[in-house]
Amino acid sequence: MRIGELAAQAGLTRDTIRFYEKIGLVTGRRLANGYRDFPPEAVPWLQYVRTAQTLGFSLAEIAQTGEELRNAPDTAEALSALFEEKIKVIDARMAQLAALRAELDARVGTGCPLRVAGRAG
Amino acid sequence: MRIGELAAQAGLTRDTIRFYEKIGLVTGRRLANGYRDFPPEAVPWLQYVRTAQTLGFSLAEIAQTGEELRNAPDTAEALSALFEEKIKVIDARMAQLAALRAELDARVGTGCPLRVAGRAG
DNA sequence: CTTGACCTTGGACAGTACTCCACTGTTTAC
DNA sequence: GTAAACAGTGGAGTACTGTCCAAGGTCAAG
Repeated sequence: MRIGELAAQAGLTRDTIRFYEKIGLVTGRRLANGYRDFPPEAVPWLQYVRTAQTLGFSLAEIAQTGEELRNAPDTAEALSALFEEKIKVIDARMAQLAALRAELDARVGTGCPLRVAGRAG
Repeated sequence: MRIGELAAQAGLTRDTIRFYEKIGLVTGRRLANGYRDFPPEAVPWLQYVRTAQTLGFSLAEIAQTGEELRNAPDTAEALSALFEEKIKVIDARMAQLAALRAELDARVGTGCPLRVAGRAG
C-alpha cells in the first residue's frame, strides 16, 4: 500500500511515516515510480509502535525491537524471549504505577499535601 | 537548603533544578546573597516528579499538579479530588499496560511475529 | 588576601519526535 | 490535456527536556 493509505489506516500523517522510515521504524520497498510501497503488516506494526510509545519506550528502542525481530532466527524462541523481556519491563512499570496509585489513594480523604513517602534519600 | 544539597539529595544536577525552577516545577526563596533556598520538602517533591515523569507525565503536567496543590483551598476535599483524578489517569495507563502485556503474553510460546492483534483500524 | 568550593546569569547546544513548507514529479478523472 | 489528488525530496522550524559553558559574585579556611 502507498503512504497515504498507510497513514490513514495507522492514524498518522504521511510526514510522520516518512520520518519513521528515515529512522528505520518502518521499512518498505519502492515502486518503479519512486513511491513507497508498504506491506499490510505495517498497519498493526505502527499501532504497536504507538502503544509502546505511550508506554514510555523511545522510538529508538522500538526500532531496535523491530530490528531484533527481523534479525531473529525463525525460531519461536527468539520471539518469546523478546516478548518476555518486554513483559518484565511492563510489569516493572505497572508496579511503579501501582505504588504511585497507592500513594495517592492513601492521601485521598486526608489533607496531607504532596510529599512522596517511602525510600527517601 | 541550597541548590547543591538539593541536587545531591534528589539525584539531579544543579542545572536541572535551575531548569525546573524556570518552568515552575520547584519554587524556593532567595537568600540575601541571591542564592536559592529550598525547603526540605523539595526533596520528596522532586522524587515524586521523577516518578511521575517515568510514568509518562510531562513536566508541564506535573508542574500544573503542583500549582493546583499550592492554589487549592486548604480543604482536604480539593486535594482528594485532585488525587482521585490522578488515580483515574493512572488506572487508564495501567489498563493500557495490561492490554499490551496480554498481547505479548499471548504471543510467548507462539512463533507469531509482531502483529498487534485486536481492534485494528 | 588568596584559594577553592559554591553560587549567579545568560545563552548556546543536543537529542527526541515530529510538523510544515516549497518545489517538483506521477497518477487519476474528466 | 488539464486539474486534482497523490507522491517525492530537502530543509527549516517547533516543543520538550535537559546539558554545558563562560564570566562573574560569595563565602569559609588558611
